[in-house]
Amino acid sequence: MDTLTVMQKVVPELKDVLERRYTILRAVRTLGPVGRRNLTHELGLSERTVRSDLDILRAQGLVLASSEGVLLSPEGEVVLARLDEMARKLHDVAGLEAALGEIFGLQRVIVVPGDSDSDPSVKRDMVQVAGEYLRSILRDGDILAVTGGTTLAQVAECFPGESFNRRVTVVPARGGLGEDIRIQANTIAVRLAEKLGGSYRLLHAPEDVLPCYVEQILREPRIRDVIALSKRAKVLLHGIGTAEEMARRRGLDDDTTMGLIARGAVGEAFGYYFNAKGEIVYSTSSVGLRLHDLENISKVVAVAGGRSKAWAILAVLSTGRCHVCITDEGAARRVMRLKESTKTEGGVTDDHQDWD
Amino acid sequence: MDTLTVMQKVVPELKDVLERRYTILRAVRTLGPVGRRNLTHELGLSERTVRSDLDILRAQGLVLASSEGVLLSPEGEVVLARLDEMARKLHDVAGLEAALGEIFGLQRVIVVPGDSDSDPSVKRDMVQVAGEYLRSILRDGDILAVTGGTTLAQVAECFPGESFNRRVTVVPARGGLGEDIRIQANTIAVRLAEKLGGSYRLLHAPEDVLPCYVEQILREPRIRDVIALSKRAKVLLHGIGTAEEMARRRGLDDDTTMGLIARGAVGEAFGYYFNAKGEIVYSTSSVGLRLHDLENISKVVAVAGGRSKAWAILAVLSTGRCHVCITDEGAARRVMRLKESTKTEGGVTDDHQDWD
DNA sequence: AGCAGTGGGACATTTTCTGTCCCGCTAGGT
DNA sequence: ACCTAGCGGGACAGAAAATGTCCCACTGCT
Repeated sequence: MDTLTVMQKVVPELKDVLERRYTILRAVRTLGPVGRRNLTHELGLSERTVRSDLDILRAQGLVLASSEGVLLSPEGEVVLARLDEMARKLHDVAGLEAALGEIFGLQRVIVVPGDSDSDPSVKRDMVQVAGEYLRSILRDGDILAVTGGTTLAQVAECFPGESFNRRVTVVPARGGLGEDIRIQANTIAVRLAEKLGGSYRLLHAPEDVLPCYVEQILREPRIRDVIALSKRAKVLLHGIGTAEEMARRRGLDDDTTMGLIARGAVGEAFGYYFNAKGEIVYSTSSVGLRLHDLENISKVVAVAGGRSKAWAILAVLSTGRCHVCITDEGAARRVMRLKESTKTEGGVTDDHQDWD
Repeated sequence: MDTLTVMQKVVPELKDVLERRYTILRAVRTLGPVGRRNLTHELGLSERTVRSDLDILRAQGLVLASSEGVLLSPEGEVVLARLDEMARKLHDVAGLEAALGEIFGLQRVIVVPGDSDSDPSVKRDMVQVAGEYLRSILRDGDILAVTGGTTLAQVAECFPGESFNRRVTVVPARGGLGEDIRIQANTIAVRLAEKLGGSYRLLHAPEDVLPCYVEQILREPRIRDVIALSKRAKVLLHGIGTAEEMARRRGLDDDTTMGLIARGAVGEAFGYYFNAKGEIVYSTSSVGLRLHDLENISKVVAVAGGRSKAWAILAVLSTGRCHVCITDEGAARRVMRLKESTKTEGGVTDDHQDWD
């Protein structure tokens, strides 16, 4: 019986407090020097609670308070790292990582404890470890291709560390999509390039262009160049979306959407819709990286979390095109269960409800 | 950094609660099925506190409540055993045991975490492990000799387990001493024999008889027999007293007491007063086991705890007559410090105050 | 039958926690 | 040089939890 288990048995009240402070510490780590109210708003806790906890953490020397906000002390970082370890052990994410890697033939899997769907702070963790992973693999002169999406946007936003300063070129792998500027591949490329201290290129083209115009657009030199660049990328960082959500975001009409669903589309990545087996069900006549271009990219990194995305992740990983997957525990566990089920009976009944 | 240390950093409030519940659990273990008020009185905590904690522990399935009181559940025993381990690790008592064993050439040392002086529950723990140790070494037909004292009385009182049922003979090693019937060697022998399921003999003689009568008393067949029996004991279980306390308990007059102190007497065991080097300073002209009789006893077991007894324990262990020592952390640590000091400078200045 | 000791209920009181202000300060932008 | 958004910290009333102290019905034992 584990030390932590024993504690929880003897002092069950501990759990709440420990988890709350762990969340606060993680938020402080990610959000750098941050104010009390900002944290409050970010974590959805009450101001007073956050304050009391911060007072205690400060008294314990884990966080430092300055005029620009609180931030982790060196000791706090050590303690937090140990808490991370403990959480990983408690949830056995290492086992999950190994299992997922085995099933989908991945080079590397990183699973963050928790579930982005029920706890927003988990998503911050996930995108931050994605950032750290990027830091660890990018070298001078590398080209990094990125797609759009809320997750990718957050990766760019929360990219950790100050001066990376490797001469990396960031290029969008896809054209523009939807109205929200914050989650465009272009915007993300810019933000990431800033954080990385590298340069970027923009893809001045919409993603969903009518087929007859595609060829014409591809003749544009500035567009052609950027696409050519993205095909030579060393790393592709892409998100994964559920088929429904992406269809909605692309503004597909109801008929097309129904058709997608009917053909079993559950996941989307870089313009392609896949069914649970990883087969292409539909692809946008799109401007940008094509699926077969991935063969020349040495690291295709998927980032997505939240148990609601499990089907989508299952679909995309099943393509066998990804090398690395960064996700969270909630998604990973459900992906595992789905994989088990589809293996034996080819389908799962009613797995769309949200368990706890 | 240890899991427990991390916890204490992040949730410092934990310590109080954890220690309190640990104490309660230990008390429940020792005092068997015990009522709430009884516990309250025993632990010096308020009734409501004990009650709230018990409610939680019961909800956690660690204790069971019946009409005769609360007692540990099987799971509770497991958890408590792990807590014991944790406490031992936290206080590094294993290191203390090894060090003490090395210094005084002991076969076996058992140190219980805590300090009997500041926490009465520690003494209960100590006497209980003493009981367990006894259980583990006594065999059919063995003779067990015991001395008097509050600690020994408690060993008898808290002797763990139901039916031991080994045919052990318990004999008092010393005659009567003082007025308090509960701490007489005779009484203790009876209680222990009951708990062990063995038989006992009584020594109907006072300990502090005038020298001229000693010989006469020793001619009494029933006394002579019992003493002869104690000399053939396999195990001698004895307490250790401070010189002052024992002098007072024996009702020695002020002159004698001052003389004892002047000659450096700090510790007492089975009627002998020792200085810090373990040399005999004074011995009562007593009826019972003599020091040289110990040579024929294969296990001489000393039981004493509380930092206030450190000098006394140091003295008695320094005689080299003991094989086993069962004590608590508070005493053990101070004994170590005293030993260090006396080794280098031959004395320690003002070590009688009680540090925390 | 009496009794000592048990757990559980109840309640007023105290202490702690919590939500919500305001305030003075500092840094960064204008 | 000023302005302002955001910072930590102080303050305080109301809510909630912990605490001390009863009483009560029950049970096992003498």
